[in-house]
Order: sequence, then C-alpha cells, then structure tokens
Amino acid sequence: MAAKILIIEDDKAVREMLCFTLKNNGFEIFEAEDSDSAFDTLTKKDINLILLDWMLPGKQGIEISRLLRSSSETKNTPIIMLTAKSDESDKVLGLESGADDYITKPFSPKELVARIKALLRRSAPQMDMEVVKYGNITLNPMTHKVKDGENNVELGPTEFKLLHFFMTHPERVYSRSHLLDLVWGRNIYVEERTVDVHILRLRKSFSSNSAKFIQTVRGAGYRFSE
Amino acid sequence: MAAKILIIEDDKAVREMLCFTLKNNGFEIFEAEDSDSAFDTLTKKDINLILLDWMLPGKQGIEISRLLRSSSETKNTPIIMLTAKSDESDKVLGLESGADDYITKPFSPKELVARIKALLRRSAPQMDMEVVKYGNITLNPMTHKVKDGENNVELGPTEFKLLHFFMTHPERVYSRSHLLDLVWGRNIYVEERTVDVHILRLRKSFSSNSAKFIQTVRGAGYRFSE
DNA sequence: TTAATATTTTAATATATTGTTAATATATAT
DNA sequence: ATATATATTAACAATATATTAAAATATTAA
Repeated sequence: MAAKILIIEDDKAVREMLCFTLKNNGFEIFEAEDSDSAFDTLTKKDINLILLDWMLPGKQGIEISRLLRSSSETKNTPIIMLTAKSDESDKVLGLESGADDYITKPFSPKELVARIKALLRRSAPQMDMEVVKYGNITLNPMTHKVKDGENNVELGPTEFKLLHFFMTHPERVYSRSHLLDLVWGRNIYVEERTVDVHILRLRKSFSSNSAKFIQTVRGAGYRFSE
Repeated sequence: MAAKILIIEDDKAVREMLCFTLKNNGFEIFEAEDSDSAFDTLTKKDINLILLDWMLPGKQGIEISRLLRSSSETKNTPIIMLTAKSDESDKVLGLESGADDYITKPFSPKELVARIKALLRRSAPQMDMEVVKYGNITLNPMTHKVKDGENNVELGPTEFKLLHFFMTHPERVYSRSHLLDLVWGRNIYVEERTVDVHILRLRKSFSSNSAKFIQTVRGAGYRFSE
C-alpha cells in the first residue's frame, strides 16, 4: 500500500515539482497551499507523512508544526520540513517545534525520497495502534495503558515506547544503539548506557514473572522473549 | 573489534581534536593530511569509515570523494564529510559525489560519535543473520539463541561467536592462530592456548551427542564436523 | 509566564560475567 | 617410556551490565 504524503507548500511550482517526483516514486500525494486546506485533508485522509514548507507566509510553518504535534490525531505523523537555504537557526527551531527531519532547498530528489523512506520506516511501528499481548503483559497504545495480569502498570513515556517496541519486535536482539535509533529516534544523541537505566526501570515496573521477558544478551544488547 | 577510521584533514589542530575525541570513544584512528597519504593508508589498512574534510585546499575534497567511490576497494566505505559552517550547496554536492552523511563545523563530539556509530551500523554486514543448523544444533544470530535439540544453550559472547564461525565453516580444520584471527579478530594478541579453554566450554555446553561435532585434530587445530 | 512536578539523562559505583593465563593432568604418538 | 599435544582446573584480570543518586530537561498546573 502506497504511503500517503501531504505536501504543505504555497509556491505552486515547487508543489508541482514535489508532487511529480514523489508520484514517480510510488507515493500517493495530497496537496495543500495553506493551513486550512492542510487540516482539512488531515482530518479526511489517513496521512502517513507530512512535507511542510517552513517558509509559508506569516510564520505559518512553525504554527502548523506545533498544531500537528499537539493534536492526538497527528502527534505521531512524521514531518519533514523544507527550509530555505541554510538558515541554521530555523532548523533548530523547526526540529524543536516537532519536525522529525529537515531538508534544505535546493535538494536532490534522490535525497528527498531517501529521507522520506527512512522516516516512514522508522515511524511504522509507532503507527501501530493494535493492542499487544505477551505473556501476562497487555499494552494498549490507544489508551496508553499497560497491565501486568490484573494490575495496572505505570510507565513513563520512554519506558512505554520501549516496551511497545519490544512487544512488537519480540525475540530478536537489539543493540543499545539500535534501540536508540528505533525507540528514541534518529536525530537524538544520548549515551548508550541510558538504555540500561530504562531497561532497569521497565524491569522494576513488572512482577518478576513478567520482567523475565526483558533479557540481557551480554555483548549484544537486549531481547524481549520467553 | 574497534572500527578503523581514517581522518583526512589538513588542519593539524582540527585533526588532533578529532583524533583525541575518537580515540577516547574506542575507535582506531589513522590520519592523513592530503590525498596521497590518504590513499596510501587506504591501500595498507582495512579502513571502516572515512572522515573527510570538504574544505581541503584546491578542491581536493570532492576529488577524493569521487575517487573513493570509483575504486572497488573503497566503494562501500562510508564517508562523513566535514563541512564548514552551513554552505548548503556544498552539502548537496558532497552527498551527490558520494558522501553518506555530513556534519557541520562546529559540531559536538557526541553528535559526531553518534553519526559515526549510526553509519557503521548501517554499513555493517547483515549477511550472517541466517539461522544455521547442524545436527541437533540450531543457532539463530538474530535472536542470539542456541538450541541443542529442544534445550536452550547459554553461551558467553566468545563461545557464541566461535560456534557461529564453526557452524558456518564446517568440515575444515582451523589452527588456533587462524581461529584467533577469524573469531577474535586481527591485531589482537592472546595466547593460542586460550582457544582450548573456549573449545572446552563449548563442549561442556552441549550434550555429548552434539559436542562430538567439535573435534580436535591433533597437531593441526580444531574442526567442526560429523 | 513561574513554580512545582515528573522524567530523562548522566555519571559514579557496585556487581556479575566472561576472558585469559598458568599450572597441572591426561592422552597420544613414536 | 618419553616427548609432545591437548584437556582440565582454577585464579584473577578485564569487561559488561546493574544499580543508585544527582543533575539536567521537560512537562504540568497555577
């Protein structure tokens, strides 16, 4: 199934160029030239990724980005910012306002497509809203609740994401740096040992019977498995 | 085994800073201040990643990048470009000429290390992720699990690597020093007798029926065979 | 906004596991 | 029987992970 991409860009020429490139690469494209039509499309269509021009008239770019991040509907939809040439402070602002990646005009179609694919790949697990069960553990991504048998388990956001990742990717071993990439995100740079602490907290949150699923594989990383 | 990184940078101060940072993070560093010494090192050493200053005198940066990409030896070696502050057109040029990532000066050591690790991870051989079977033994590199019939077998990192090597290279005798090279890694010095101990531990981990595959070839080394 | 609160990250330290060596025992070949 | 190679054992060195606590960030509520 082709991923659905929404392009928010006021310049018609740029919009059509993007549209052409991305359709050629097998994506399904929706276009919006301003905030209103963007949110209109977002409520009607199930958009997988947003390409957002940072330079929309009247500081709309940053506003849209923040709105997208605060709405539960679009909270996890990846955003790629299109920035005009090399204003570094804009990039920082953009990433801080919730964009997942940025790309600077002019950019090569190849790079754009590569970044889109990378982002879609990365966001795939988070888009999963199915209830997941493993042993006595039940995790409900919709309600954001976790149960260990009959007991509710309180987890911080990171522990929740980590557990969700493990439960949707059981059995195989992930190194600390893989986990940072896959759970924390790719433009985040933290120490590898940080993972250990979150693993510890996850283990502490569960009964020993359930905690035993969270396994250390010495020299390799961690694994969620029986 | 430490990854080998080649730094190509004409400014001695920058080079030494990079060298210091990266050595502190456990990488093995080689330095070159121009194209010639760079290619000299590349032919002699088995370099895993290249840090290339884009701003080398006389457009050398782009030339080196293209040369690296056209030589079969270095075609797949990841390159990170060091660009001076935010010249966007250079970035595009750089990525198109074959660099895998770029980082803009000034950058934080943490970010640099994170990018290097991410790139090494991506270029790391995914090849030996196949499940291997021999007799009753099953080894799964993805899950890092080993079974002897129905029983799970717990192995330390070195025993795991040694068994994996044997299972993917059966029927042939390997001397102790050959095994040290191939399983432990090159330029690591340990006593040959160390191999014996790991062989012993491997044998102890399995039922006698499976352990018999791990065979001593007197005067020659060890062999994994029926 | 600011203060209060919660969470994440880092760093320091403790603990556990694994790796290496060396000493000794056992086996094999001549 | 002797020399040589491998197996076994056990000590301890080197590494990796677990744990704790404090500092840095982010979030929430007033």
